[in-house]
Amino acid sequence: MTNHEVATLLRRIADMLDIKGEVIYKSLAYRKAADNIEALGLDINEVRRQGKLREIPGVGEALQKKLDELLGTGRLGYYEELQAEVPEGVVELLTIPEVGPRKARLLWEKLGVQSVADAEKAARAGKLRDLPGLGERSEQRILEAIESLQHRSKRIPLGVAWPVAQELTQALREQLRISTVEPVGSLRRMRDTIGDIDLLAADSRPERVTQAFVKLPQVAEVLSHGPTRASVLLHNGLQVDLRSLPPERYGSLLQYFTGSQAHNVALRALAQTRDLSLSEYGFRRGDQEILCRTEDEVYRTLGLPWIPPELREDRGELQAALEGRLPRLVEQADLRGDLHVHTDWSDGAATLSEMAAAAQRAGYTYLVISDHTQSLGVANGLDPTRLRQQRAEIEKLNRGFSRFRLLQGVEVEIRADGSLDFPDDVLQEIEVVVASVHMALRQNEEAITARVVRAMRNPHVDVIGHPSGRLLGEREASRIDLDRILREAVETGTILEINSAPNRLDLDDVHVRQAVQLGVPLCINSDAHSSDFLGVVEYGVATARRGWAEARDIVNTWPLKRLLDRLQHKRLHAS
DNA sequence: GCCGTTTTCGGCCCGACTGTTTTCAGTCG
Repeated sequence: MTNHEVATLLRRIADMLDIKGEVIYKSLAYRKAADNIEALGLDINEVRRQGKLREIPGVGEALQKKLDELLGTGRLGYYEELQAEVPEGVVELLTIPEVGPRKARLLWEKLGVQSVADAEKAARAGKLRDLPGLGERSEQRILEAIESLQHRSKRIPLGVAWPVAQELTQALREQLRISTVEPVGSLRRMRDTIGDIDLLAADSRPERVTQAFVKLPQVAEVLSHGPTRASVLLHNGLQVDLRSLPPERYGSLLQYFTGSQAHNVALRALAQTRDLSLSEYGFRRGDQEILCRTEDEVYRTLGLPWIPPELREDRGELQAALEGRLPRLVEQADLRGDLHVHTDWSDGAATLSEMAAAAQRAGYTYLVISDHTQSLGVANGLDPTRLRQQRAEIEKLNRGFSRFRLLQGVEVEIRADGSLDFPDDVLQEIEVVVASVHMALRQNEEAITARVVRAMRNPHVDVIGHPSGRLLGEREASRIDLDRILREAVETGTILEINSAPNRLDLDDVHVRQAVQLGVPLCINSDAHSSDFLGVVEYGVATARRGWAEARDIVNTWPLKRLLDRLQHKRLHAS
């Protein structure tokens, strides 16, 4: 079982315990363990083999035993007992907004509801309004929630949510002439996917902002609207929540609503050890209130340096802050070049010189052109003859540049049998070789991992492009064993890519963190197919930052000479 | 069920909003 599968099962147990009405701290413990297992960055099976399950935060004696049974036999007696008590369909009711464990249990016990479909039927028949604690309005809201469930997409890619949030905050800023309105939540933490868009505003008259917000032209439906909170559905189907409050507490609010929840819980626990109570409104010590206008003040009050939002996942950032060893995270301005872009020589839209111009506008000192190779027919991949023609063209352009250089690279296909699309004698003529998998992505774990490992062992292969092959919201990652790929990267000195394309973000943050810890060299590339996207690396930079990467971990922040020396080293060392 | 520079037992984050209540329970984040 994968970490994700184990985490999903633990969360399901937590749901069942909630429905049964167990003390909530029990389910809280299961969820916490699930979060930590998912964010572990290590294969849980491997952790078990080493007898280190107890070292996972949130795993105590009881959970260790259960994990042992689950991973050893593939089954868990405790879970099966729960299943006999709480029908699967009742757990499914929790996916309906408005329905939590109490209502799920009520519907099940009083009306025999055992699925979302049952719930919908009961609501339509007007049977919900007579239940204790419910009325006509609740019945209507539950019905609407079920309907919205049916056409609401799950999580939105960061690259979709970010521009929408920018557009809304910009509109409010202009309309109300206020400066403090900004995205918070997972969006500010730059997670690769976002649940809902959360915005926060500061104004001496908070209701002014919520009123303007619900009247924005992008709003299709107002879900709730109070003086300090409002929630809407946009025409494009996205849900946006806004909170507006007076400026004197903005720092506490910003900190609170940025989350993550796990980070905030840990922060509150820390506050308690300092005799302080922390809420979104500020600190309290007895009757005394301490207000924070800025986020910096919040952290300072606890004796901590300001922690970048990307790190706030309760993955050790508080400990690091306490010990003064927070990383100096990489920034977009650190990048000196891009190792992976396409031109009209394969499936890109722009010419070589247009891409070179865009790179100079982005402030880069070099650009590696890495077009597709011949096997990728749909992308008009290069054969050795056209590759050499392109090289002549690049050399010609380079004679016109003074403080900028184009390099010839290639994105060579790793074929289904694990061989590369060009023989070694062709590859050795190329300055930067990126090797990627685009075909036969459904192979089993062993096959697809072996393919990439074989590529990495080729001395001419410098970079592995988008290692997992995932497309956010469209396609799951391939079954590739990334733990093995990371180890192999250390062995062979191969660079792994953080692909910044908004629908990829591949490697993801968890594996970036692991790579950084292992000392695997990384690069942040746009994979741009047109000049407009060449400078769009903010999501890739964010992913690197979420993985605790510093500039030194990212090879395209290095001077070009140092980078080329490094590539040369692998080629000589291996041969 | 976890965890410990206040504890191996007794805590475990806190408040807005909504609806059905006339003081609160449930959900959500």
